[in-house]
Amino acid sequence: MSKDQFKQLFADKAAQAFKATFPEAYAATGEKEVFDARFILEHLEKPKDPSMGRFAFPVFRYAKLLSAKPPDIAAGVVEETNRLLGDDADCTAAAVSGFINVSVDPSELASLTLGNVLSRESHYGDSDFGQNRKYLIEYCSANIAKPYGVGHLRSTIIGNSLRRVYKKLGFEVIGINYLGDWGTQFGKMIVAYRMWGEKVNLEKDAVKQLLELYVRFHDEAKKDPTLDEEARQAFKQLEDGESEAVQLWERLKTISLAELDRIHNMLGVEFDIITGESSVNDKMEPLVERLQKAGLTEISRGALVVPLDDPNLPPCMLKKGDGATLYATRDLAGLVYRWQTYHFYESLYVVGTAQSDYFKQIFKVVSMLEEAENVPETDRMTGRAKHIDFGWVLFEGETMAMRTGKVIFLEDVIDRAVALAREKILEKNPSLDAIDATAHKIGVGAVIFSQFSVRRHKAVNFDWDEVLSFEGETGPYLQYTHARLCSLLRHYGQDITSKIDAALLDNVEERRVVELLADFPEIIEDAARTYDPHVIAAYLLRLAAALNKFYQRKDEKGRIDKIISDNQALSAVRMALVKSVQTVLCEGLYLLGMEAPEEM
RNA sequence: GCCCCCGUAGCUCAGUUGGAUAGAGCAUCGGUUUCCUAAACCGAGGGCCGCAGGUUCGAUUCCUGCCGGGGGUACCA
Repeated sequence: MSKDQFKQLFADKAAQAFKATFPEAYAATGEKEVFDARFILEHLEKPKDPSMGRFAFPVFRYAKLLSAKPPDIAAGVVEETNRLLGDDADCTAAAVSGFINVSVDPSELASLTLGNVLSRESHYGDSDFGQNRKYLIEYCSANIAKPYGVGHLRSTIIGNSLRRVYKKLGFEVIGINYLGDWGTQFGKMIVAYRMWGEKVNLEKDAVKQLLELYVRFHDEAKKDPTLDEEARQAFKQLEDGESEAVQLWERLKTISLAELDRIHNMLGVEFDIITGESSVNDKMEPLVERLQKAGLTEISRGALVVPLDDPNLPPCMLKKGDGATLYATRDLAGLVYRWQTYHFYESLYVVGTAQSDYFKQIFKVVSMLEEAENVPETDRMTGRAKHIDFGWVLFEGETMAMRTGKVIFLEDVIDRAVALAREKILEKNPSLDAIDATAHKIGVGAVIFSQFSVRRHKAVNFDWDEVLSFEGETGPYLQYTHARLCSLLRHYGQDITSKIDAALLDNVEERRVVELLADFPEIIEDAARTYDPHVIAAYLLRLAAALNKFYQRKDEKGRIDKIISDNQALSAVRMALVKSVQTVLCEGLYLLGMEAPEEM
């Protein structure tokens, strides 16, 4: 997938060099593929220290095959590779113990990279890999009639970012908010509303009041278990279409949708489709019949289930003893429907790790169904639907649960972050024009970025101090760096051109920034491959740190080496670098779902 | 009991499909601003990479076991 021309060039030459340097061993070996350019290209790695080279290839694995010591192999291959590359090549190899380190001519890399970024602008890093392929991404998936807790933030933020990442790689992406608007929980809400709902004022803070009803229901149900039974009956009434229950449901749904919309506008989160579990109501029965016809179902303890041929998974339940459907029934119906409708390349479910067994069940049922029906290989969706799981958000070491009312509302988090950002602006830059709008971008940015500071799988402890921190490895740090560059560009006032003398970028700070800029396209592919925007977040921190280092570098006399100086040619090339970093920071922040203010 | 995730500096975490001296931020201490935005930069201290085996030329990374934390384990979602 990598299009790095230097890597490709080196891999080709090194492959030839191996064969030329060790002809007998190559002829004798049964493992010819490890001498192919393709193999070498795939096994290139990044040296620990950038000063050792742009990329490296370890040759230890050849020691046994060639009956030679790694340093000798490296030295021999390096000599031949450099000969093949020729004197005026832009990259040169060097043998360091068992490694072949390859350096790329810095000014060549600089003029190529800056030329690329300046000409493609926000499209730098775009790819056509995804052409004619579709991605479905389901995220947020909040439950109707419950407030937006920080627990849903992770799914929403990760999904929103992945949507942008896959679009950048050329896929057609459909972001779906598949709301929890069906199920026994609605039975609970209906019962609670019938009993205590007359006091609820739905005009104001409706969702928080609904939460109180929900919590109260759970409290009372502990004392009086018949309430749970009543809730199940109420849900059955809803599924049977009884008008009183349906009306109540519609009302709760309208309130909740407006609330969700409001929060997502605050966050800048986008969806292509907003739907819900209730939308698959008419698709469940055909699916159940299909599974029955395939001979996969059985009645167990009064319920309709699909036994799975995996000893570690319980059967997948399709219908409860009372005939009502479950989450799995709806998800399966939805998945099959989506496959038929979109023939997606992949379909991602951005849902917490707590449901990983559940998704294994769902995907298992699908593969068993396709197997039983002998679906042609090319028409199978098995392996294309994936659970993108993430660690749970804990608060003070405990899980947050709506049921117990132990919840932090997302809106409160955003409000506090924005207020703090506003304070900070008043303190640092009170003459700023759009203080409120900027404070919003920064506060929201801090909240969003906090979700990317940790790898997906790790459970995160919600920490007010951490989310409200604007220093160090934070969203506002990236935004600040971006704003600083914008300020420089305004100050410079001249056109940025790629007609520059890249050789003037001759100090390590500048070269490091160039190298990082050149890495951006690969970083996006990494994020896509691992389904984790954290990769981009970590990269942007490296880029911003390198930039700030360059920005504040000192000359031999200990004075700040200014970017804009009397030296016109030097200023021009440095400003081309500045413009390139600003472009990549802006685009990177966009991919994370954040805004990049020009002043702050 | 069984299954999944996690265990790295005082704290929060990085560490690319195994690779060259294990890195950041926060916190602590000490520096940098006649100001191209100090929300920044520089420096210092701080590590049996949970424990024990195994595979390998090489293991923080892969495998097995154990310990510790979290989650899941059919009529919730």
